[in-house]
Amino acid sequence: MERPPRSLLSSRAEDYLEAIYILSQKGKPKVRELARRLCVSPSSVVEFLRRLSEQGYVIYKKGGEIRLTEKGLEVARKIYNRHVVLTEFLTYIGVPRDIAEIDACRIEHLLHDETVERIIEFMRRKMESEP
Amino acid sequence: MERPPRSLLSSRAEDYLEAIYILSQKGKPKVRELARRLCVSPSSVVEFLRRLSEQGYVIYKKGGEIRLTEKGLEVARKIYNRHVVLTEFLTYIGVPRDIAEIDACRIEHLLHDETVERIIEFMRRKMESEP
DNA sequence: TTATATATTTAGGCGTGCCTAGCATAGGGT
DNA sequence: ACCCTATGCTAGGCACGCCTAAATATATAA
Repeated sequence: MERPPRSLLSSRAEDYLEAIYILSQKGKPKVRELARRLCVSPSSVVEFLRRLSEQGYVIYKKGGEIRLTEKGLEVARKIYNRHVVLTEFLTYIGVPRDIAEIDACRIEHLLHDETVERIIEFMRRKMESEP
Repeated sequence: MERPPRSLLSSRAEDYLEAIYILSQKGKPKVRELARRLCVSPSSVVEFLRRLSEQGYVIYKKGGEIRLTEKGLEVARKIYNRHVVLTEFLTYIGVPRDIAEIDACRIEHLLHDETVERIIEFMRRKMESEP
């Protein structure tokens, strides 16, 4: 029974960073939007943002702009890429898109880098053999 | 951002049930063995067992035998089967066995039934085309 | 400008899982 | 019987993530 190290970023923290990343593509992320997207109350978002900013993953002063630091951006991009890859993969093997999205969200934080690599390679082989 | 329903069995509860199930194959599960397997202290196991027994998943009286109820057995078997399937699948696509085991453990609780079905089907097709 | 609506923040609290420290109980060995 | 060790249990406490209710800030309308 291996368990993820407690000291690093939690799955939930990665969710928050990813959500900020995605919302940043389309404008300035708001507390309210983050709350909706993450299915939590706005107050939970504020609290989480405070912690993430203490740890240097986001820039956030109350009332101010919400923005990822370089460190936060790195994590967010990694998770987001995993999300995309996993969703593609699951739909490829026949999982309906909506379910694939949900499951990708859930496991994107947990897989070993090695595993994600193998999945990427698997998809690459498929793309080559099926034009 | 879909999240698992809070009212049902947590991932961790499923881990406990699965561990009890596996240890039951080889004898009577002990608190100590469960603790080792789940990487927690014995006191955490005792506490968890109390809750699981209140909820009708295990039979457990302090000092007594630890045993799954029918209800607990059903969950444990389902999770264990998922574990096996996912491990097979991951090794098939090239993930080293030890990593496959770990990742299977982590995601076995989270995937939609539909997704697991698709993975099983995928493996079945492979087995047919590659004797 | 004042009133109202919306967005954000603070305060206080809760459930889950985990821990350590200390107590209890059971078995062996001498 | 006694001591010693292993095992199990109880008590108390902690971190994480979440919530509601109430306070404050900001934007919009009258």
